[in-house]
Amino acid sequence: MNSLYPKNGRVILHVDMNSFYASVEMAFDPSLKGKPLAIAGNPKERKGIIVTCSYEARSFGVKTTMPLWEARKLCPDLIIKTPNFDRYRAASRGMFDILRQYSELVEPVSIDEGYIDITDSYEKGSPLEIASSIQHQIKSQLDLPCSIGIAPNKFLAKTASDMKKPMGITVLRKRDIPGKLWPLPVIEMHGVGSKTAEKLETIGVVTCKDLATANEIQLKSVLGINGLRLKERANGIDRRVVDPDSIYDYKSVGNSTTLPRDTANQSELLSTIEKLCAKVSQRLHQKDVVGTTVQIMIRDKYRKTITRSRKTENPVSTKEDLFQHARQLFLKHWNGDPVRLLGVTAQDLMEKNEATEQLDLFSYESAAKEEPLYNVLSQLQEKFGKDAISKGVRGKDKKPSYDTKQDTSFNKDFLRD
DNA sequence: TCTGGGGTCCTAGGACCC
DNA sequence: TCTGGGGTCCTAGGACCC
Repeated sequence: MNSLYPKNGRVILHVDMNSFYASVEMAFDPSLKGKPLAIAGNPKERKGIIVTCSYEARSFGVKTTMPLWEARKLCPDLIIKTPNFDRYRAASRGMFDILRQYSELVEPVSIDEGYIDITDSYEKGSPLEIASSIQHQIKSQLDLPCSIGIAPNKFLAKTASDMKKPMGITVLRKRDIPGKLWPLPVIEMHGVGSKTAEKLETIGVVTCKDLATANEIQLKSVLGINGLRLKERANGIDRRVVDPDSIYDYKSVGNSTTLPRDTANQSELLSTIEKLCAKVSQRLHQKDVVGTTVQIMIRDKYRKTITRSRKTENPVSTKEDLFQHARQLFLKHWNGDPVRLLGVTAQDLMEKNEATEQLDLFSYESAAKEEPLYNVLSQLQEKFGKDAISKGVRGKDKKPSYDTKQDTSFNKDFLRD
């Protein structure tokens, strides 16, 4: 046993790609390096906000979600590129492939960050050596910078990776908490946004130390159960495990779009909803899942947003089925005002074959209509167990049905071709 | 002509059942 | 004759993150 590894403790890395989209563009076109670069949507379609920007752009005050015109005012020489998601996905796969060379326990969190549990990877080196090796490999093979946090749990690893950017490696042990975590303003904590920070301030909590030592009755009264969890985190406690399968556990699949201009033209709105349903349907098929709840989202010019959803009798996944529900929801709940944004989401997902079994089950039920209820129920329970009737129970050993088979040959040369 | 689009998790009220 | 309590499901909205 290597003494660097605490008994019963874990060693978790959090790898965070630095200004990912901008860095991928720079790897693809090195002449962009060293220049203020921003990735942003098309302002003509009212989508002109900064998605990511390079460190050079940040030094002018350019920030994520800033409207393009404002960014240009701050930095007249800003170079703007529209997002190229295929390129970013390819880079992301390359990055995660490198991570998997160090441990099987890799959990992607988003396109540009993930956790690795390297507790059992000691033959590959010390945690610092592994982190440094990962960082060098991502830089040399993909030409992309990243920051890495090393810690005994996810929260501290995530916090650590944030501390040195770009190309930082930061260790955050339990004993470092009072010195490194507690001085930070509480809003810097992962999980604390502006609303939560405001509420915390009303009970005198401003720094992470305040949170770590806060009165639990007060915490619970302003934030509920979440307050207690945040206090634990501020004390460096986090029991979440690194779960490589979590990305296959889809909870919902949705698409939304901001319209080129606000409109109250019903047929135009319905045709947009139909297109959104087509996108959602395609993605559901790719993932081999179906939904049993359809939700629509309507936003007006004041950005006031409503969502309306409905549980469906049967699982849905085709464009036609999705549209039938989305259309009815829209016609029932739209107040006739001009609309800025529309969205369609499928929720309560389950795997397709599982849904088929449940369909069989429904036909059982109707065939048995004349029989006493207990008879039907006992048939169902015998076949599927008590919980299978109302809920889809996801198999644990599900296999990825996509993505992993795709091209993983991302490297500098691949990017340039 | 200010503020995208993809998600997750949590809360809270009402319906309904026992 | 006037009102308990526990539990689950459904729906809507809010907070947060990248």
